[in-house]
Amino acid sequence: MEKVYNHKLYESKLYAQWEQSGFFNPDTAIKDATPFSIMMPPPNVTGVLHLGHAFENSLMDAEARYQRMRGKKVLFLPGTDHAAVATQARVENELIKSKKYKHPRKELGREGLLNEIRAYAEKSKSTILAQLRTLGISCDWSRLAYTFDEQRSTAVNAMFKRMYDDGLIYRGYRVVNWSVKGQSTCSDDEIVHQEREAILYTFSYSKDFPIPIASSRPETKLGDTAVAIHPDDKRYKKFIGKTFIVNFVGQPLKIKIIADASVDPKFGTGALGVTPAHSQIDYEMYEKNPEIGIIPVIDQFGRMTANAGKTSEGLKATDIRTKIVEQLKADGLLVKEEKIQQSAGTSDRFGDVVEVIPMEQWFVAVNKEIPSSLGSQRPGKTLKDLMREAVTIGHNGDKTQKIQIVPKRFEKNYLNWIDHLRDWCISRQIWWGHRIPVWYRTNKDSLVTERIMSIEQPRGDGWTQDPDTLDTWFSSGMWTFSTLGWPQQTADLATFHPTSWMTMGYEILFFWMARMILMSTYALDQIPFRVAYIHGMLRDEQGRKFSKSLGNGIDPVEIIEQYGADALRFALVYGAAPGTDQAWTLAHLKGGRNFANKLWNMARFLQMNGAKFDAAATTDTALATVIDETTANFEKHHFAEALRTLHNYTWHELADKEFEAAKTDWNDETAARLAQKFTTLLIMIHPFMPFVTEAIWQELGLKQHDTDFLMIQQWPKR
RNA sequence: GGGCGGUUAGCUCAGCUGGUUAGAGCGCUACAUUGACAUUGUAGAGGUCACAGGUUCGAGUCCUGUACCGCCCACCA
Repeated sequence: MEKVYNHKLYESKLYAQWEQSGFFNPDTAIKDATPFSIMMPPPNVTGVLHLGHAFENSLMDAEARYQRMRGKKVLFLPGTDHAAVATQARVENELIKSKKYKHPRKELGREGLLNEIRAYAEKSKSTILAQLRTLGISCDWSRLAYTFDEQRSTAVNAMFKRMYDDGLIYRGYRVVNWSVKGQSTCSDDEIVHQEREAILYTFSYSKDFPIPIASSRPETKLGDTAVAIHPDDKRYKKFIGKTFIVNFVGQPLKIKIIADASVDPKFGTGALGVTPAHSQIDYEMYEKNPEIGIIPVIDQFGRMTANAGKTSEGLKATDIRTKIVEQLKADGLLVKEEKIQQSAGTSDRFGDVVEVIPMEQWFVAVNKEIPSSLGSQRPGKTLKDLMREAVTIGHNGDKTQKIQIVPKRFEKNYLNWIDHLRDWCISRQIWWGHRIPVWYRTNKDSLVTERIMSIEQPRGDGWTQDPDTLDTWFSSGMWTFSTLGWPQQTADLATFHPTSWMTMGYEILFFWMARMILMSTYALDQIPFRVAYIHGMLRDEQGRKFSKSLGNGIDPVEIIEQYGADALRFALVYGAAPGTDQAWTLAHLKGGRNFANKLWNMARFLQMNGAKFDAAATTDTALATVIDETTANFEKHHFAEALRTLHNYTWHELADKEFEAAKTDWNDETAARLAQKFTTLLIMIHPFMPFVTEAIWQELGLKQHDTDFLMIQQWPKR
């Protein structure tokens, strides 16, 4: 053995051996072993793996390797995510930046742009997969999945059909979040609220209208159809139910006074100009008072529509604001203008301030009763109910079908989010994604449009497919079972679902976890996973997020090159408490590298002194305690604690005390005892630092035959 | 506005259901050795566990409040 452990000599070689051995594949395990499954959260094909991915995968791989050593039939299934809007936005940006195209969609057309995105995605995908191997991730490559491959597309279509047939997917005209820049809808959770300064104008529509209102967007007031006041507001109570015809900067409006408890009498003038077409809350008032009507005045390009009047039509909404304000001033109608801090919803992918616009889109109804197509398990329940039950009383009230969220505090976050959930807009106007399996045909004479849900093009002439694609979370919501062959009732599905353990960052709790629960409980009548382990985010040394714009990114592959995969994994796990952010620090990385080398040299010491490893030495109490603690910590998913225990004991007890003492009192008995202790620890450290431990195992000659890897040794019992 | 988290050694953080001298990594100081490992060893410095009350035989650990950081959600037009 070399004096110093050199990871470069072992890592790729060992990974190839493991992969070839077939032990990553659960089918190689003992037949009647208990199944244990982990679905890798599929990294987006928008780029390459960053430190956060390395972190998440280090945790999963520790769990997978631990369970494998405990004799389970472990499926750790790898995959990638096409990440619809994220990938398209990325590629479009790069195409524009490269100056090859100004408007990629226009210049390339649908197929042309898709080809560009596909090429980008494939390249990114292969990089990601190589990176996972470099990290030493013990996943089953034979079951590799991609959210946009053929099998997953089949599953998506099957799900769409099922929800469509159940009436849970519907086409509706409602207000949606619209990114003018991206020319697409986005769901409520794809909105990022940003604080910004705005001016709040207080004014009256006209001289003869009794109630002044306030708005930071006077141009939308051209679409007002009502004014809402609090039902108990004494100032305005007498007007409730009355309708006024007003002339607002030259545009006639019909305004009804309505009462709504959500209006805050203390804010502004205590009266809210209701714009059903361009505000979510106003739209809800319109739903309660449909007689007020809905008048869209802004179109999908952010320009004023004909409804806004001749003088405004075609102009940018933002441009006519100043005009309107000047007009109000001139007419003596402007009461006040004040600067306020306002949070504006922006598109998380395209970055522009989102417009609320009424449109025909596809939605998933979360508050609608699910027809009992699956039998009578859930009479009267809605998708929202299913999402809630899975973490409270268990799916269908079955305690064995209850998801355990670790740490528990995220339960509250999740439930709070569920309560506020509105119907989920699933159609997107971008091209990269699963196309909506619905076809339309318009009869030329009657102008009646037929619509059918079909995956294949229907027979007959004149059919065109819905141009929209599905929200990316529609397919990732199915990840725990689309990867197992659903809608086919495969053996894998029966064996590995519900999956045992899932990990994700808290930032996608709502995006992803909620959708997985929705899809799985609805379609399979099963929870998607038994445990959801929520990890924190990795931050830079100053506690900032890693981001492209800050340029503080760290390439895991470079770290591995220099320090080794084990050192990186050690560093990432060592500082990780469940659900808590951690700052990335070189200190832990050095600690990891040093520990790998320490293990190496402990082995070397034993080897040089001719220690024999076949003696059945007994486990002393100190080691037994370590085994107990480590096992308990694994069971509680306290990975950092387990690693710390192992590290401390190995270094500061076994090496510093027992190895040192043995130097002056070396005999066969001592040698056997130390050897036995060391190999026991080697097994337990393996899930965290797979390469160096496996390398030592082999260097010590403990690999007795071709397939006798450390990775499949039995977890120690006391 | 609602909710959640953090405040422990110079830095990054552990400390799970309250129990003897509060821990780790890295850093620091002194010394040592090249006989497993300088990616080392030995010894050591360094903490009134944010603050104020309370519960308890006993609190970093539980309760109440305060301050300061941070995060998430939300329809203050």
